[in-house]
Parts: sequence; structure tokens; C-alpha cells
Amino acid sequence: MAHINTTQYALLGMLSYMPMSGYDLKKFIDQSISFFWSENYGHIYPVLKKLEQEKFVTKRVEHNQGKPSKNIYSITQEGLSVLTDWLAAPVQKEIYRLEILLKLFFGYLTETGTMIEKVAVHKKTAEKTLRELLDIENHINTQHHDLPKNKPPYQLLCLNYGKHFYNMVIKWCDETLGILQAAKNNQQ
Amino acid sequence: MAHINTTQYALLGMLSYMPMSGYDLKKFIDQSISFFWSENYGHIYPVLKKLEQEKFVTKRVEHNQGKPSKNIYSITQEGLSVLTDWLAAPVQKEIYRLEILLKLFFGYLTETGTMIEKVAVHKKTAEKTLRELLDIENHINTQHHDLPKNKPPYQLLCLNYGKHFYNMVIKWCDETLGILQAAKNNQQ
DNA sequence: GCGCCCATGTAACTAGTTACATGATTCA
DNA sequence: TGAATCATGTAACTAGTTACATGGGCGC
Repeated sequence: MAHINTTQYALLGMLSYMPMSGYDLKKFIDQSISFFWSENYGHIYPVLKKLEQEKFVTKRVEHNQGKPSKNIYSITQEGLSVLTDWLAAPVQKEIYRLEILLKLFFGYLTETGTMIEKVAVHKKTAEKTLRELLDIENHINTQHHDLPKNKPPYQLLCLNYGKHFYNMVIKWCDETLGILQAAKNNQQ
Repeated sequence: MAHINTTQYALLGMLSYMPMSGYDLKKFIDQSISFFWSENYGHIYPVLKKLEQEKFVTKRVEHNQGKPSKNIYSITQEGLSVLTDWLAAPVQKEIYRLEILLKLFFGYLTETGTMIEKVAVHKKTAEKTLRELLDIENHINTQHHDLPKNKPPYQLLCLNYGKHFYNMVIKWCDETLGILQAAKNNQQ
């Protein structure tokens, strides 16, 4: 393959669970992997079209009474094949761009109180996301996709990453707030 | 400001430490915040030009014997002003795209051994980055920028995030490898 | 009647990466 | 002599976001 477009593998992977429309894909992604992956319609629809041209998916139209018709996409054998090739290929170096840390790095330019507020908001956001992870956990547990038996619980392994991550963030925020607050008290 | 280009704030922030060339900026970024932020030349040079047009930085040419000349950029009062405005503004929602988790989420499509290898590599990468963080720590500690006294140690707070993060990743990898290995043994 | 959800899609844009071109110096 | 570092920059590209357009159904 000439180049790598990760979105296309994300969509193929989701379609390996079950045939879906672009709209369904967005919802499914938001309700399962949103804490580490996101897609938007402006990207999903063009990529689906491209996947269809490449014969990695097929489209059929589902007519529903009372609702708009849907374009349902199914993964093909070729699609499964490129997907599993990608799974076996090395992971690209992950590039993080954490705006909160960038601001904190330049924090000496501003009031300590400003940075305290940023970190406090960051902590609240992490706590909220952690709660949402539990919703996702429920969602995964109540869905019975007839996943192959004797396979590891991959979805739960991913979820576990999220739990570790957000708990770590909360812990770091607490530590950081302690240091910032102490510095602020000293300034007065 | 009409739109947000985070790179321009990253560059302005770095220039608030000291005047630098585009080349210096890249090196400085790589040696201080690379574990949570990165920039490349193809982006740095055009953004510097834009910042100069907007009068957020000024350029002067430094002639060096035996070496090519450098364009040294300094932040202006206006530049400092937009930078501190940005510091006070809310942090954008951080969007994570973790390819390792995306692959793991579709791991049931492939051999357990394939996923074990991915996680093992991920662990090794995290261990390597953690070691690099200690180098950065040394670099920060040995640089004496005459940072304002009675300010919190912002650089160390950022670094501490990195330590927490990569230790968490290593822990999660260990847990995950345990589960995958057990599943693999059961399959045989 | 209003707002929300369902459903698909495009256009315009911003952001960011990769590859390339240039040319000098230093070091092995 | 060849590789690495210093130093700047552009062109072509890929990726991803935002805003907009359309239109029906449902619940309050």
C-alpha cells in the first residue's frame, strides 16, 4: 500500500464487528473507543467512499419505513486482508501534543492562580471521562457480538488502559495542585 | 484572534525563554518538551515568517565566522501579550489517537502472539522514553535561565507528568502481557 | 412550533508531514 | 572522501476539522 491512512483501518475494524452505515460508525466509535480514538462525519463519509472504490467494503441500501434510508457497508475478504496486514505491521510512533503541558511549561509568564485553575479544570475533565469509561464498560458488557471464545478480552484491555490513564492524570493533578498552591501561599 | 494555531504559541513560548533561530527552536523543543510536543522544520519556518509579519517576533541576522548565518527571532511586547492571553484561555479538549489501542481493540482478528509482540514493543518504547526523560531532567537542571524566583517549578511539573505517564504505561503493559500470555497458554 | 435525532454528504479550510534543494564546515 | 552537523527554506501532499445544506420524523 502506498500510504497509511489510519482512519480507514479504524473504519474497517469497526465494520469487522458488524455491517454499519457511516452514521452508525460514528455512534459506535463514540460509544466504544472515543477515549482513545475519534472520527467525524467529514472524514468518515469520504473514506467510506474510497474504501468502496478499493473494494475493501461493499454498500447496500437499507430502506426503513418512517426513517431515512441508510447506506450499510460490509467488509469484504480483501478488506479483512488489508486490515490484518495492518494489525501485524509495526505501530507508528505515537505523537502526543498535550496543550495543558505546553501551557504549564510557560506558566512562569502568568499568575500562579491561572495555572492552578487550568490544572483544576484538567482534573475535573479527567474525572468526568473516567465516569464515562464506566458507561462504555457497561455498553461493552451488555453487547453480545458473539466474539470468538478463547480469545483475550481485547476490549477490556483497552478500557483498562483508559482507567489507568485517567487515574494517573488525577493523581498527577493532585500532586501538581499541591505544589502550585504551596508556591502561591509563599508568594503572599 | 480569528483562529488558533497552537504551533505559534509553542514557538512564542520558547522564544520567551530566549531569542533563537528556527534551527535552535527545533533543537530546544526536541531537548525539552519532545515527550509531549513536537514540531518539524516544515512547520517552524513558515510559522516564524507569519509571526514576524504579525509583529509578534522580530528578526535579526547573526553572522558567524565559519558557520552559516542565523536568523535570530526575539519575542515582542505584542507577542508576549498574545501568548499570555492564550495561557489564560481554556485548554482545548485533548484528542488522543492511540494506534496501539486501536490495534489491540481489533486484536481478536489475529493471532494472540501478534498482539503480545505489539504490547512488548510498546513497553520497550516506554522504557526508552522514560530514560530519555531523565536526560531532559538533567538538561533542565543544568540550564540556568535565571527563571524568576518564587515561581513554581513548571518545567519539573511537566516532566513529572511524563514520569507518571510512562510508569503507568509500563505497568499497563505488564498487566496486559500477563493476560495475553495466559490466554495464549490456554489456547494450546 | 421548536428543538432534537436520524442520515448523508460537500466545500473550504487549517494543520501538519515528507521530501527535496542548497551549501558550508567539521571530523573520522 | 564521505558522513554528520549547521542552517534555511519550499512544494507537494495527507490528514483532519468546521461549517453548511438538506430534509423527514418525533416528542413536548
